[in-house]
Amino acid sequence: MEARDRHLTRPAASVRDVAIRAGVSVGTVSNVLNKPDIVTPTTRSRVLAAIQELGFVRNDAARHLRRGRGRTLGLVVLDVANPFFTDVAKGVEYTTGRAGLAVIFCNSDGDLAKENAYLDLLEEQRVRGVLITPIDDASERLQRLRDHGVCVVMLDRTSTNADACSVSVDDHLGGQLAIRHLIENGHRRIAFVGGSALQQVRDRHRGAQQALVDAGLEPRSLQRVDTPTLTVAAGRDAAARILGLPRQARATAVFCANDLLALGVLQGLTRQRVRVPDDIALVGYDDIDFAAAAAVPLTSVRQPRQRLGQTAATLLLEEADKPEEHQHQQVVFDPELVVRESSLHRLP
Amino acid sequence: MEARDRHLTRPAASVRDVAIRAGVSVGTVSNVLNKPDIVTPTTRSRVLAAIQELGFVRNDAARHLRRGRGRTLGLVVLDVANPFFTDVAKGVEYTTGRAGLAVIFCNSDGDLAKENAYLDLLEEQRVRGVLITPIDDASERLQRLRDHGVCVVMLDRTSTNADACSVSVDDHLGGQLAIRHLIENGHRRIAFVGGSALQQVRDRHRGAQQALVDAGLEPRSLQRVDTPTLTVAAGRDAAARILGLPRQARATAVFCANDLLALGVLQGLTRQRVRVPDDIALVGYDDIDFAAAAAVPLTSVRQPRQRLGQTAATLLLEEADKPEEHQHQQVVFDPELVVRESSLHRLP
DNA sequence: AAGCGGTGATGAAACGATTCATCGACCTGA
DNA sequence: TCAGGTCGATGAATCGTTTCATCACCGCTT
Repeated sequence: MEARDRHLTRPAASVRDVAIRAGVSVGTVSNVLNKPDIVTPTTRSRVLAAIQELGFVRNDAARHLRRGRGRTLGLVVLDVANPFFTDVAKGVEYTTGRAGLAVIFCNSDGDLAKENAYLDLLEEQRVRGVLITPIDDASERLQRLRDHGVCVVMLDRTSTNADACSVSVDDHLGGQLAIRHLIENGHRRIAFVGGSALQQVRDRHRGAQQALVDAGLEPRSLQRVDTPTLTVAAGRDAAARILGLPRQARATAVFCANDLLALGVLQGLTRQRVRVPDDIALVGYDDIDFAAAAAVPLTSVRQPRQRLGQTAATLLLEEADKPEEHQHQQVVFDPELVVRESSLHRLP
Repeated sequence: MEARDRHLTRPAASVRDVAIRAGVSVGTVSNVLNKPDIVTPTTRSRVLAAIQELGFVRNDAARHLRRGRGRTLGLVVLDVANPFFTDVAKGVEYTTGRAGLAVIFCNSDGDLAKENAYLDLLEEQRVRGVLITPIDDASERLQRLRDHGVCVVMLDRTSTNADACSVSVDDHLGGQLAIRHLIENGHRRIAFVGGSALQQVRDRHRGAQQALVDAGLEPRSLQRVDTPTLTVAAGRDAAARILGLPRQARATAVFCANDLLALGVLQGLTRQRVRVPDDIALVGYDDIDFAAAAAVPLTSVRQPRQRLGQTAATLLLEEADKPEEHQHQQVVFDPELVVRESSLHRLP
C-alpha cells in the first residue's frame, strides 16, 4: 500500500498547533504573523521556530473571512490571446504585485454570458475590486456589482457611468490620427475594418469620419467592413471582401480597428498578390510588438498599454483602501501614431 | 454629505439574513444552495425569493474554510506576453471553466524570487492545485509545495521527479526536426539561438545536435548564441552577434529556441539588409499565430498549445478530486514541423 | 389508537484566523 | 511597601458557511 501512503497527508498545521508547540497562545501567534514588532523577540523567535518545524502556512480563507477583505482582485479582458491585453495585464500585475495581491485573470471572449459568469465568481470570491474591459458598460450585472459595493474600474473604456473610475485612451483621437495620415498621403477611398459591437471600435470609427470631415471630405465615403471579432482570422476574411469590389471602387487604404485584424488583412492581401503599401496602404491599432515584425512593418496607433494597466490598478487600490476620500475619475491617455512601411506609399 | 452616502454600504447579506427573511433555518438556506432537490418546492421558492430580495451572494471564503477546499487553481508561466503561454492558458481556462473553477494567473518572468513569491501566495490561498512551467523543477520551494500535499502538474516540462504529473512536448524531437530540415536543404553551418537556463531550451539544443550526428556531421559545429531571455529584443541582439562573424564563418541557417527570438532575429537581419531565406535561413519554435504573419513567414516547430493546457488541467483536477486512485503520469506530445518561406532557400 | 417509517426542517458545532478586552508581571517613584 | 503605569501575553468571541445528529410531523399499518 505504499502508493496509498503518499496521500495520507495529515491536515495542515493551524495557528493552534503552532501555539501549542511554541507554548504560547493563539493570539500571540497571530501577532507574530501580523504585527511582529509588538511581541518580545524571544517569544517571536520561539513562534517562528515552531512555524518552521511544523511547516505552517497561513490559511487565507480564514483570514479573509475574519478580516472581511481578501487579497485578490479580478481582471476581466476581452481576449487573452491579444497581446494588447497581456501587456495591460503586465501593468496590472506590476502594481498589484507590490501590494501583495494576486490577480484572477478572466477571459470573457466578448461573450456576455461568460462575462456574467466570471463576475458571479468574482463577487463570491469577495475580490477587492474588479478591473474590466466590459462588453457593455451599462450591463445589468455590472451595475449590480457596483450596487453591492464592489469597486469597479473600467479598462480601455471611458465610463459613461459616473459611479466608476475608468482608464482609457482617446479612441476618437486615435481614429483621427490614422485617417489624417492616410489623407495626407493622398488617399481618398478608405476602408474601415472592425466590428460595431464595441464602444472602442465605434469611437475609432467616429474619429476616422471626423478626420474626413476636417479635410473637407464626405464622411460616408469611408467604406465600412464589419467583422464579427477582432482577430487575425477575421482580418483575412475582411481582405477577401475588400478585394471583392471592382478595382475602381476598391479602397486604396485600409484602417483596421486593431493590429490583429490588420495582420490578417495583410496576410489576405498578400495571398492575393496585392502589394502593401503599393496597391493598398494599411494602418492598424494598438501597436502590439508584433506590428513592427510583420511581413510589412505595420503603421499603427500606439496606446500606453502597461501604463493603462498600472493606472487602473492604482486607482482600484486607492478606491478599495479608502473609499471615503475617493473621487471617481476618468483618466484618458493620448494615443500616438507610429508610421512604418505599411502606409508609406504616397498616391500621386 | 451625499458624497459619503454612496459608501455607506451596509454589510452584505448572509445566509442568516436570508433565513430570517424566509422564515426558515440557516441549514435550510444552505440546502437550497447546495442540494436544492432535498428541500420542498414551496420552501425552496420562498428561500430563493428572499435571496433575490436581499441580493444575497454566497461568501466563498467561508464556504472554503468550512469545506476545506477552494474553487481556484494556480497557473504559473514564464512570460504572459508570449502567445505560446496565452494559448496554453486558454486551454487551461477551457477545462477549468466547465468545472466552475477560477484560475489565478501568475507570471514568474523567469525570476525564481517571483516564482517563489507566487507559490507562497497560492499555497496560502489553498488552491486546488498548481499548474506550473517551473524555472527549475527541482526547486526547493516546489518540493515543499508537494510535501504539503498540494497537487502540482508540470507544464511544458517533463517532470524529472516521479511524484508529479507533467504534460509536455518532445523538445528533443522538435530540435531534431528543425535541424534535419535545414540539413536537407544543404546547410552545414548552423547557429542555435537561445538561453541555457531552461530545460526546454537545453532539450531542443540536444535534439539539434542529435540531428547533426545522425547526418554524420560534427555536433560541435552548431554555433551556440546564448541569450539572457527568450524575447524579441534578445533576438534582435542575437542577430547582431551572428553578423559579427566574417562571412566565411557565419552560419547559413539559424534555429531559434522560440518564435519570439526568431522574429527578433528576423528583424535584426533585415535591418542589416541580410535577406531571409536567401542569405540566411531561419527556423523558429512554437508556431505562434504571428509566425505565419511575419515579415517572412516563419518555418517553425508546432506544439499543440491549447491541448497542452487542457490536458494539464484535466490531470490536475483528476488528481485533486480523487487522489487515492490517481497515478502520476508523464504525457508527452509530438511536435510537428511547419515549413514556410523563411527556410525555403536550398543551398547548392 | 399505538407504533412506525420516512421526509424535511432544525440548530449547534466546526472550520482557522483575527481582534480586543482583560490580566499578570514587572518597574518606578513616593 | 504600595499605588500606579507599562508592556506583553492571553483566550474567548467572531466572521459566514456547511454538516450532521436530532426532531417534528404526517400518513399508513396493525
